[in-house]
Amino acid sequence: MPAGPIAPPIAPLTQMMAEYSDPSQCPVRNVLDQLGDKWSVLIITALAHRPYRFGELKREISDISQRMLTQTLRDLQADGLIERTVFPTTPPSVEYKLSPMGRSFLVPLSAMVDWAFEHFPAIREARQEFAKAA
Amino acid sequence: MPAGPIAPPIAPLTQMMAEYSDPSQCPVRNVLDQLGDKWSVLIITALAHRPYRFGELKREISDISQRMLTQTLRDLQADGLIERTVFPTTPPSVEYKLSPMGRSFLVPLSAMVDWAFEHFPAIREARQEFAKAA
DNA sequence: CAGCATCCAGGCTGATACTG
DNA sequence: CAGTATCAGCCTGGATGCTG
Repeated sequence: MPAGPIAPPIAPLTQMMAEYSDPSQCPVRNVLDQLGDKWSVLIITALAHRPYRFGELKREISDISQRMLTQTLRDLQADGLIERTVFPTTPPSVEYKLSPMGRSFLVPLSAMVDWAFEHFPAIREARQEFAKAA
Repeated sequence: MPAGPIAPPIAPLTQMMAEYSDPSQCPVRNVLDQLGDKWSVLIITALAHRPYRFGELKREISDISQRMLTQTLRDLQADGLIERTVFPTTPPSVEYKLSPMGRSFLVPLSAMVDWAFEHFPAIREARQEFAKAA
């Protein structure tokens, strides 16, 4: 069985495969479900720069609805990726920032982002080619 | 502006942010939309080992429906991540395998998988903590 | 064996209106 | 300012039955 160019990555992938049977128990499923949603990555990306208040985020990610912003922030907080701090001023102010774990997530995320930028032209070409063939 | 522990990743993330306005034009959106779906990663993972035939994949990923398998395979093929080869035997046989680009994708994917495995315990804890607080 | 067409339920998502 | 609540549309995704 020739190893091919990328032997190392396969080990964890195999492990994932073994554990996927119950999606709720699969670490990768759990992470990708979060990533896959429409807004998590954008929020994490914004928070990679600096802490934001709710309204600031709303403006930064202009086309997110208030509901989705609230919901996604809560989910990210529940997973421990971001920290929420309430300042009991009047009017109240709430700050969101990446937790240490959230910051550590930027590493694999940026690897994905790099790959996406590098290969997106090829993907676009492939899609056009595929559409033409059909 | 202190750089913090992970300065490098932020650059591409910023770039992503700048281009996200039109989701269909955002490389990251495009890639993550594919990743985010329920089956792509599992299929890519399976194909990381060796080429598979349709029925083999169906059995390997036992709880995928035929429809979703067909559809996901087609999407991945359209993006140029996998290659489809038809052997005109009777009965027909179709083989799926990762393209070179598909194999290159294993690198960032495995980074995500590694991160997921490493931090999943902490995420589970955070969720329980969060649920308790609420 | 591999794949398509149809039907259908459920969840995601946004718009809107209201609260502390 | 920072949310919550309710409602309605859409689209994903599964089950079933049929074709080459």
